[in-house]
Amino acid sequence: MNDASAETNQAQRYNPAEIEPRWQAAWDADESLYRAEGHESGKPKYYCLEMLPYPSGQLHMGHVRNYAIGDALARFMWMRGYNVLHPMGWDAFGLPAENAALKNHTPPREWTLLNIAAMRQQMRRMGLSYDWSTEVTTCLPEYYRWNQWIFLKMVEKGLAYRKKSKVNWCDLCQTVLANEQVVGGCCWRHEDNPVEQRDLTQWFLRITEYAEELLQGLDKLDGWPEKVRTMQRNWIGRSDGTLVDFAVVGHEEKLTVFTTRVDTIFGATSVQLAPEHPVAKAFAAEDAALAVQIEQLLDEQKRAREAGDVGAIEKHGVDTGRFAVNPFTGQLVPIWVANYILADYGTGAVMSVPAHDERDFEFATKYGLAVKRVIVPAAGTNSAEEPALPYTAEDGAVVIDSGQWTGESCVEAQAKMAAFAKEKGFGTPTVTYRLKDWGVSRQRYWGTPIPMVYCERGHDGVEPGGVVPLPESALPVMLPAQVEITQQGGSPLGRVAEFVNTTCPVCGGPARRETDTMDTFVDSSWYFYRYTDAKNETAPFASEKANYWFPIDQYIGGVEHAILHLIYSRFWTKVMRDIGLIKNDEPAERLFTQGMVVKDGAKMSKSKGNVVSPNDMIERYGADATRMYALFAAPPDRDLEWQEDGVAGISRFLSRVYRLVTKYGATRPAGATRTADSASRDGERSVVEQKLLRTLHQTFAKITQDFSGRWHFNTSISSIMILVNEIAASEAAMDAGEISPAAIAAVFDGLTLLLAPFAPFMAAELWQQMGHEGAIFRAQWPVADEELAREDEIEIPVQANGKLVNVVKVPAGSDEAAVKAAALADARVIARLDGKAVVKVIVVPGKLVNLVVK
RNA sequence: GCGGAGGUGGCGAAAUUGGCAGACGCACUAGCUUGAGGUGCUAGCGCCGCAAGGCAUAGGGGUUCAAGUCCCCUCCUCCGCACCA
Repeated sequence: MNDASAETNQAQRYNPAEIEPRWQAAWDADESLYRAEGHESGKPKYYCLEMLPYPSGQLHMGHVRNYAIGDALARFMWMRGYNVLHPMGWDAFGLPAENAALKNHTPPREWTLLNIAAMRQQMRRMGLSYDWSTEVTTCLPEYYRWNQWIFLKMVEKGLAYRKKSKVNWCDLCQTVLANEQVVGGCCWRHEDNPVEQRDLTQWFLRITEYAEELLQGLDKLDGWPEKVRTMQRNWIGRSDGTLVDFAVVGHEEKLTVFTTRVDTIFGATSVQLAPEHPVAKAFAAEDAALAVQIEQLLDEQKRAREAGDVGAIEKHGVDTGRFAVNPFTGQLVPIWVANYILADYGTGAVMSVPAHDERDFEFATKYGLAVKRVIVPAAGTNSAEEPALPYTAEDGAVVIDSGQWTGESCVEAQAKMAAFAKEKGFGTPTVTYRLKDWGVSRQRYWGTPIPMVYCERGHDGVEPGGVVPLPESALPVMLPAQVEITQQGGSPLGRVAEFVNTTCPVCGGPARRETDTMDTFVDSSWYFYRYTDAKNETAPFASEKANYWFPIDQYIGGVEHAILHLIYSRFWTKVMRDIGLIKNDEPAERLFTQGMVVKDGAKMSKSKGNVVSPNDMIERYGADATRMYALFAAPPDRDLEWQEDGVAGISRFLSRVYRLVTKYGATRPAGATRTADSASRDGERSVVEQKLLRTLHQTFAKITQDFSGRWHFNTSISSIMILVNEIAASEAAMDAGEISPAAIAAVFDGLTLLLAPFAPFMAAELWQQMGHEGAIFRAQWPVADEELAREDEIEIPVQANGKLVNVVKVPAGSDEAAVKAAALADARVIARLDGKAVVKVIVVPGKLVNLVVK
């Protein structure tokens, strides 16, 4: 084919607009190219996953970056001999489809499927190595029926239930939101729109059942960023404390407060209730004036909540005129209602200890309530006897004026007093969590129908209007195609009579379907399991397949899902494990959160007008240059400032590579094997050849290390640039025959292999042009030859008192004495020392020499 | 307030363990080439200075033969959480 004559010295111009579509067509036609094998492959498995996108119809730069990282990794792992699963899918339910329907009168399904087709095409244009045979689209019944199936399992296990409660309502979305979807009091999709609190009956998933396991599991997820783990810990919000019952004078019901500082209870000078606390309501019922005041407090709290600013609320309270009995002291303390006490945390009632809590102190000062000191620094600490109030220390503090516990350390007193309360029957140690159950009902059309009906007549065990789960055989509950999408409130499905009216699966009588749909975060909680068996029609997936692939080896996506998707999918994994579907406790072994792509210092957004379109970039510079820039411009975990000039720079670099490889790449020794290590060691090597091979093998080592360690692809690419610069500088030597054909072949094969994860189109093209058979992505990743990579002479900086004086060359491996001698003998060093005495010589072999001079 | 990540040239950034600060790239300057639509090549490019040399990693202290890197204090930016009792 390519003998080393005709094609040699015919450099070509790089034209990605011609090369890339040609290869794209070839890859599209070869379905086996990126297909994952089964466990029978015998290779080690590697599950490389990027977060699936919402099919908006347009890839943005954040996607490009995310997928460029995942694609480089997947290709690298393939070349290292792994059986790689690298799938892609669509998080295809959600509100934008309904908004589009309103605007253009396109049915959500059509709109979504068209967008998916467009984005799939864009991904192919980018040259991403997805196994499309495992594609998952969450809005299709083949997928969402398994949402319904799992939901029914959860109903069976008591993990899905209905309750009436305060829920977050976004009037722009016209639906309820989960707590996780409320950001700073506003809707996560409408960041300026405060959510309201509404009392509604909704479906909830009992994520709190797993609160402790979700929390504990974080300690073991050491392949996850600390930031994400911290955010999840905060979100779960475990708090260890004590419940203490206070009797209420003239009232039958007891008042239970939650406190983390039961050791300060002798200092409690009042009890504070949330405006919505049942006892507060009971008092209000007996006292109209009080009722008005409490109503006002509630109002203030609501307004602060909706403004997302509960922290800044001005503390107000009202004295109910009633008293409670502190069970530890037997003393009466007044009961107040206050606007800063939240009904949904702890018990909605707190004991107020002004001396040792900042909020209580502020409140007591304002209303002239008693302040009683009950803790002081432990003896032996340096602090003054009586530090200023409020004094909130816990460690190193002791209890005073607290009966039998006086003198105990706060920590010990806490345990003993909680145990005492329990023994006496007026309290108990307890653990509360900030995490609340996950509200999954959405009053929207474009989502998974909840597979439940309400039996109108009722039957044995079910009241009229009661809930009845559908049997598995009734799945999927299909989303009706013809639905009028309007902006008025209420579930659109409620207006589709054919959908709503059905029969009760138990008694056969008339029944109404649930018309809410599921939160789309349900869809994304388990999609990655479906990839392992995407076409299964009888189960969500075969356990055997999931158990082979899971856990995900590397999950890559944006940090914005740290407490949404990433906590839901951990929960879902645990539920599926408990149902017996899978064996793993956690979905992903390692998680990587890439930084944002910004332009002019701000996140790209339409409103700021700083959006750079991937299509534009690909059209101008090609997919290889666009992807490579996304990896080169910054380390992947940091924000990336998009600079088009930088893409042009990468494009120039690729042109240089293309010119060099097409000019010299076909230079091959007759009959030699065309592999990366084809550089034979026969005969003498010229100095330039040695140097070139040294850089080549150092680059192999460097990039291999980057992939297995820090993922600093920016420096990986810069080291390829250094290699290319050196190849370019050796052009004259190659032309003059000073470098053997074997070495030239090794250099260009090696360079092309190194480029394969970053610039796949170019790598494939050059690989073929050099006469190799088969896909480069199945070729073996080059291994550094230590012998060739070794330097034989190294430069040693010589310092005087830590300042650089000169650099001397010594043979690699020189011992301390030799390095010292070379440094002291150097003419420039002698001149710079100018006769001053060298007091001490510090030699770090292989690193430097420092002369301590007086 | 609590927690996390950061602060290095005109810009994006390098500098795994303390050991030549600024690799690689962008922009810029000069020259050559090409030629008129984003070309290629050579050289220069932290700051001050003609130079020798000096000064530089947010600021200030410290440890060390040696500090961007370790310790203490202060300032700034971004992100997350926030009367959570």
